[in-house]
Amino acid sequence: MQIGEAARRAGLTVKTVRYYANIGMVTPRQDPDTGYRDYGEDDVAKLQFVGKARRFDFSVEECRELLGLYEDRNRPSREVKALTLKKIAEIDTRLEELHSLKDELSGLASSCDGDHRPDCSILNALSGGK
Amino acid sequence: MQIGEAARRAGLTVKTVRYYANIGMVTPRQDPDTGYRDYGEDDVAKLQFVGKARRFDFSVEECRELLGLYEDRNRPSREVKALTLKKIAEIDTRLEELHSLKDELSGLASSCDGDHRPDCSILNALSGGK
DNA sequence: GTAAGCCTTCCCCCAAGGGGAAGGTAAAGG
DNA sequence: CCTTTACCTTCCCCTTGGGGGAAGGCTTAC
Repeated sequence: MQIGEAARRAGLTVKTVRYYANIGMVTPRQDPDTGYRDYGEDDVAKLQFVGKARRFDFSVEECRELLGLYEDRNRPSREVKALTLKKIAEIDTRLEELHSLKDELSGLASSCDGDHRPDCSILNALSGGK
Repeated sequence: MQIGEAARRAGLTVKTVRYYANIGMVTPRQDPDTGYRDYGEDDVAKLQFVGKARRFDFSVEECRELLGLYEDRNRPSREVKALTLKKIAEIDTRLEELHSLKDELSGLASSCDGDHRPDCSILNALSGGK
């Protein structure tokens, strides 16, 4: 099938699918006549797989790795689990950062009157030392 | 003072400070003899301000806006507070996304044996429909 | 004399594609 | 047969926020 339908069926944009072909992640056959990319069912499955992994915040490189494991019918599930746990740890780190960021900003916001007057404790804090 | 010392005192890299000069955010005087950028105390204060706002996850454009408000001794604190609340809302959105992402990934990880065998519920889930 | 330590501009690089131009191809309609 | 429409192709620039490094210029110190 052509790239448009493959993209539609994978829930991705044509640009994205073409990008994945360019970086060698999901490489369809090429029609020698038209030069058009020709996607098979297996390609669509891979595109869906990658799309889903991307939505889980795996980077493109991690997706490539997962795809390799996915295609290797003999890999130990240990490797996949390790990748997943690493991703969870990353998310935890980012969650903590965002939480403390939010706490600080909330503190600033609540100390600011937010009226027509120019005095603003938020700006004071931002311009304060450290 | 020269850019190196200004950067040191603001806790930024020289590259970053030069970048802020290029995009017109913190624009020092220029020594006509040497062509060197010449930073004053006020510039360093602005650099510190921006550095701090960046650490609070404000984008460069938002920093520019905050800096404008910071320099306008007559602006209503309302505007600054609005920007801060908007940023808090963005952080909340991202927190929710990351939380649900983590929940899903945790579910997958706990259902995967993570041993030497090839069967892996994580990959099964990623390759599953939708 | 030259090495060290500043500074300058200039250009390419990252992630993960998006936007759009210029041009080829296939099928349907008049 | 011609044209419109809807595909497809490659190519190049744009995004965020700078990082890395080249090539060149200056003082100052040894």
